[in-house]
Amino acid sequence: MDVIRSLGEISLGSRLKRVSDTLMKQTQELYTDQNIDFDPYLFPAFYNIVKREQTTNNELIDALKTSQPAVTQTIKKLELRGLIDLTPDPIDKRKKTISPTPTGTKLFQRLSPIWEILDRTVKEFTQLQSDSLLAHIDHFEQALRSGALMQTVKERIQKELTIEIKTHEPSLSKAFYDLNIEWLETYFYVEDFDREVLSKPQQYILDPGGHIFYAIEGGITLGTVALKRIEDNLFELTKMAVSPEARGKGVGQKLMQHCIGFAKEENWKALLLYSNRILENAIHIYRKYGFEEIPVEPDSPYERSNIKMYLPLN
Amino acid sequence: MDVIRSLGEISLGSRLKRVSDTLMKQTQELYTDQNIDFDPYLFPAFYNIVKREQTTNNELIDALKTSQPAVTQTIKKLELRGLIDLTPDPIDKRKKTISPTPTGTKLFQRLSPIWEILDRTVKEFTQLQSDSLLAHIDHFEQALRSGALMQTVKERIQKELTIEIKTHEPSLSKAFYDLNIEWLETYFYVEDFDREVLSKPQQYILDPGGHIFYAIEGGITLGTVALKRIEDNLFELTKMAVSPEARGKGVGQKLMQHCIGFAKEENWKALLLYSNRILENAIHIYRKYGFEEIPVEPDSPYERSNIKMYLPLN
DNA sequence: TATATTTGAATAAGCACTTATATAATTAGT
DNA sequence: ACTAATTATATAAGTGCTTATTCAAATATA
Repeated sequence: MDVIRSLGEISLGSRLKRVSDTLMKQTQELYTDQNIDFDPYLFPAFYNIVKREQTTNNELIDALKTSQPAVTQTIKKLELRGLIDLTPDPIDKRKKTISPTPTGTKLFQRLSPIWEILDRTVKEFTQLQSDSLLAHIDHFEQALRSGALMQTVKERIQKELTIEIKTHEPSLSKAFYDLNIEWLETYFYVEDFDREVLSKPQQYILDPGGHIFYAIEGGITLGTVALKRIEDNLFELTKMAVSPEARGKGVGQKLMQHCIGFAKEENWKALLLYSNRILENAIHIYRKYGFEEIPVEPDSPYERSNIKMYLPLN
Repeated sequence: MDVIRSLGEISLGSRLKRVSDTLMKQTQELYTDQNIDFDPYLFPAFYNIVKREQTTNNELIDALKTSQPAVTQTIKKLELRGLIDLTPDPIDKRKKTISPTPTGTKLFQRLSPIWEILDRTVKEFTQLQSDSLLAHIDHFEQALRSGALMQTVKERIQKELTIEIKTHEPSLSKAFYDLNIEWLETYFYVEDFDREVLSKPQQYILDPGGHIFYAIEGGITLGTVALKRIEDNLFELTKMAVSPEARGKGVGQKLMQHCIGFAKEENWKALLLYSNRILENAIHIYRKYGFEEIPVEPDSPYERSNIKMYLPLN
């Protein structure tokens, strides 16, 4: 009998485990890197629970194809992390209903775009023209060990998911108009003068010494804000608008932070803004950043405003 | 942002681990089935140790691409099973030299043909025309879960590795000749009369009332033996030969067992045989099966023999 | 030459699974 | 209707890995 030569397929079990371990570890590192408190091995269970909105232990056992204790242990960990709720079934007291908590749903939303990138990148890196599973595993392990895969993932997260602040340029005028019109239509109404101002930012904001900033993620403009000159070192924060799809991602806060930082660098005395008390969330955020309510002057320039706020700087 | 649809690649880590676990478990069951005391997860280390004949801890860490404690723990288990020897390095007292024990080498030889089949079958079952790793994994997991893979492995082991004993038929005459000539050339010399007898088994063995048996594995004739009629219920065990490639696999013993069983069923009085004292191993086996030395008659028919043995039956 | 650093191996503790078993609550069988 | 069987979940113990740490021997450095 011939001496065995390669036997690559025999050690497939060990190989698969090794690759799995490496992938899990690198994904864990990715989460840590992104300041997200999550474990890759929780993914299948967590994903199923959030997707189904409400599920049972048995459904999970079936979906994950693992043992019952594995599911019990995993959901226990998810519960400890406050990501899911376990409520006893009122009819059958043995059963438990599993559903995501608001925290869980929020984390899911935060993770989703990262998962999408991870998924897409892994798909790309695991594409290989070969009919041998072992060749595929070799190829994938190489991509993992070299760090090429996770580097690409990180680059893409950086590029696609990092909100960066840009200053005005003509090509962004349309976004400035669209975002603000959408905002006005949602919360108030659009008047002709609004259209006039928003369509001519150069004339109404910039030429008088003001500034416009944009929050951009992966080439998409998610929000905008303007700083209108009142005096040489007193500016009004205005025309803040965030696209509906991007709300809840902290875009407004990013713009606010940028404005305050900018104002401090310019050594301005203070910022002020006009708003309306019905916009509770917005006002809450203004307060969070230090704005304090001051009386609205009788000859307020804005009909829609019923609150004026002031942030002294330096 | 679009809701995530499939995300198959994200759970690749969990999938790979699951497939690995299933494969390991099924391989473990295969070993148990074959009455072999071995663990699949020991394979990579064990294979490397036997192949290199002599290794160090560090070489293994490098080859297996696992952590140092994993290697230490694995070799400890291999040592406990008596498959390897750990001898301290005389020069550098920190080091240990790892080498297979005779038991280990023997087990390796026993496992090799099974590994070859396992390897070949896994290779077959994992062949798929697709450029997606996930599709390959799906396909492989299906083969595992359905049990198709291991069933094929078992069938092949049954077919290829089971030594079966066949009685003479004309198509086997060439094997009878070749095996015996090879044996004579190795241990003695070939005379014209040998060629005459061996090329005409029908005339010299069967027609006088004798029998010829063959040990066949996977279509290959590994050994042969003849029972020559002396009296109606006294037969001589002769012309036993095992092919060089098959030595050490117990082929001779299988043939011997068959002859003794056959003789008992035929209600023969006894078996006898002639041999030569230089064939120590052979004589040891004859004794093991109950043959006892008796005086050689002065007119012995065989020039090459200097020992005669006798096995009374029933 | 005495001390610090490096190296090879072992040990400890933890992790995510596994199987086996226990503990309830529910349903079925006579 | 009452016991037996089934079902849902939890717990215990074991397994093969991991990282962190320990220990001892060998080598480098001053």
